[in-house]
Order: sequence, then structure tokens, then C-alpha cells
Amino acid sequence: MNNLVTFIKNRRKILGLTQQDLADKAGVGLRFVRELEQGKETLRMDKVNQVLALFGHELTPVDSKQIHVSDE
Amino acid sequence: MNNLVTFIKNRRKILGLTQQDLADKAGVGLRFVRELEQGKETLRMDKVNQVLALFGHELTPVDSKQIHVSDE
DNA sequence: CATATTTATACCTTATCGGGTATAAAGATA
DNA sequence: TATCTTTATACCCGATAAGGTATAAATATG
Repeated sequence: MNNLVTFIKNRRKILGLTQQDLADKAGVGLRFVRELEQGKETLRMDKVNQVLALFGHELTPVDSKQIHVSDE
Repeated sequence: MNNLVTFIKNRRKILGLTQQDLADKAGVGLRFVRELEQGKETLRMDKVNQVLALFGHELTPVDSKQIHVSDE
């Protein structure tokens, strides 16, 4: 499970949100949240950022070697 | 100009590649590279990662407050 | 166990991304 | 200046992402 998936799932759980809650708050469809949490890689960048924004985060280029299995 | 745009442009210049070169090496279309460098935010995540992979990088969720205007 | 909630899978439709191509504009070089 | 290279803009078309909905499976709760 990649970093993005792990990050989203953990954050959502921490806030006690359902996928539907997250979708509503982010302004994306429920299906999108599901595909996001299932690791679909062909998602649109802006939609992913829309969700990440809820957690004060955004997609950024990071050195592949420096990616620690973040669970926070 | 956002981080992604800055990153891509700088790296490409450092390696002395044209947009066409980068497109070819990454296996994406020339138009995609252009839209990427022009800050289009609706691009597909996998395609962006395809380009970033050439530089050993990948999209990762990062705290928005911790994003320094990276030019490397 | 039964029931309720949450998550996963499948189908259909619309919107648009991505590629290709052509043309124009901008930059560099002589 | 003229010429060459690189980058930007505009158009068409096929493929598919995203949303909605419905159903099924999984997980919790009693």
C-alpha cells in the first residue's frame, strides 16, 4: 500500500469520517474516494489535492529514496 | 509558479533536455510536458509520476506549511 | 445470530485528458 | 537582419476518469 493510500486512510480514520463524509467535505464523488483508497494511480492530481487539502497537505515531488513509510 | 512546475523545469534544464527529449524519455506526449510545465492541475497523477521518475522523484503528500520554494 | 453501517464492485453517461498535428510565437545564433 | 531551435497555442479524436446509482460484500453492533 503506497504512501498516499496509507496517508488518506489513516487521516480519515483519525477524524472518524466515513468515505462518504470525506467525499462530501472534499467536494468529490464517493467513488473517487474509494478509488483513491484502493491505490488507483490514474486519478486526477487536482482531485487528489482537493482531498489532501482537508488534511493540510498537498502532492509534492519527493526524492523516492527518502520516502519513509509514513503513517502520519 | 508552483513547486511541481519549478521542479520539472529546473531538472530538465540541468540535464539540458528539450521538452521533446523529456517527453520521449518519460514516454508521454509533448503536449503533456507542456501542460505540466504550464501548471495545469488536472493532469493525471500517473503521468506526472512517469516524468518525475526520470529524476528519481514521485508525488507524495506533504504538509502544505512545510513546502519551501524548492528549486532543486 | 440478526441488523445496521460502512466499504467494495459493476454498469451507464458525460466530460475531458492525452496524443497527434499544424501553426504561431519566442529565443538563440550567425 | 535572417535562420534555426525551442516553446506556446489551437484543433480534432479516441480513450477513460469521474459521478451517479444499484447491488453485493464486509464490518460492526445489538
